[in-house]
Amino acid sequence: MVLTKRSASVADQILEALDERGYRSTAPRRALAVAIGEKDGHFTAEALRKQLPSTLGRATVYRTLKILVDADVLCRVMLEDGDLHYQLSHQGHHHHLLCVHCGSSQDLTGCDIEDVLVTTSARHGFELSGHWLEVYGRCRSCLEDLQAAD
Amino acid sequence: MVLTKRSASVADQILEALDERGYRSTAPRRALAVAIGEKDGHFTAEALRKQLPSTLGRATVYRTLKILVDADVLCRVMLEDGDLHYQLSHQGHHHHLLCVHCGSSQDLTGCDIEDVLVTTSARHGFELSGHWLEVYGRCRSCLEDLQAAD
DNA sequence: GCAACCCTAGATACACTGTCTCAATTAGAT
DNA sequence: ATCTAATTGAGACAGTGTATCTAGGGTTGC
Repeated sequence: MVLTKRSASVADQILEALDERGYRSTAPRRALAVAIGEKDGHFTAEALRKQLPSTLGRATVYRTLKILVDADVLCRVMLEDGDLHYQLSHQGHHHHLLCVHCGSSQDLTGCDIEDVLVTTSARHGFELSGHWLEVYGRCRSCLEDLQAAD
Repeated sequence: MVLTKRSASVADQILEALDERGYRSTAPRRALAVAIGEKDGHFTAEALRKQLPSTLGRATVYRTLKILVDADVLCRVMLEDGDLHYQLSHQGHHHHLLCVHCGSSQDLTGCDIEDVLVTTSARHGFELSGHWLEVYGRCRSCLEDLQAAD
């Protein structure tokens, strides 16, 4: 799913995506949708859970996250230390530029890595079907802070 | 570490790498080294453990694996289903071509992904410091089997 | 060879992330 | 309003890995 509509809140868009897939609108799911909408950037399942009333079961959080990942509403982000986070997905297939300093993440677009991979894989007699890529480094604003400090 | 010496067994090379790093040669580590040498391709920590006498503690296996990954003797491989495996590392930095059919893995060499990433990241004002890439698809032999079946 | 030191092993508890089961509840259709 | 199937929350369970702690074993210096 691509979240593009400006009129609706993130929460509404999440619920709409669930509805489109035939999932029911329930109180726990509405609460989850709102909580995710309030999140800025990536988050862990537990962080999300702590933000919600404790009456909302752990299984429900994980179940819903899984559904949302399958529905391409959320995507998984693997941090450099191996921590798995979630964040809103803005495109079908994309990669993340993860700042190792401030932890922010931006989508890597306009990249022709796929082509390079197909070509290189073919040289190994390998037919590519998918890949997972995470890129680590420093974002523009952290670089500027670094230079300002000099 | 790069395992290049032809004269020594894999087990010996692992032990040598440990020695170089100041780790002692102990019976459990020797057993681990031999077991890893017998492994063909990637394996999980638990699979390795099952291959060893049960007197060898679980903590020892995980501790030693961690040391070996830090020493670049082993590298981690992320399978498409999220399973984390280990395998001998033949280069400092490389990626894996993982066959989704037979599960085999080969190293992706002679690839200029790094350059593409640096360039593309720079367009986002991002200074790259590292990345993680796993490639999934079908290996040559599985492709041939597929064609032969037609 | 021996002693002293401290690295290492194994046992065990713990932690984290996620899944499974199951009875009770609830949304949505009729 | 009623019915049925989806959903929930609790809790057990699972997989993978780490922390702690005491006993044992390698090394070093003598």
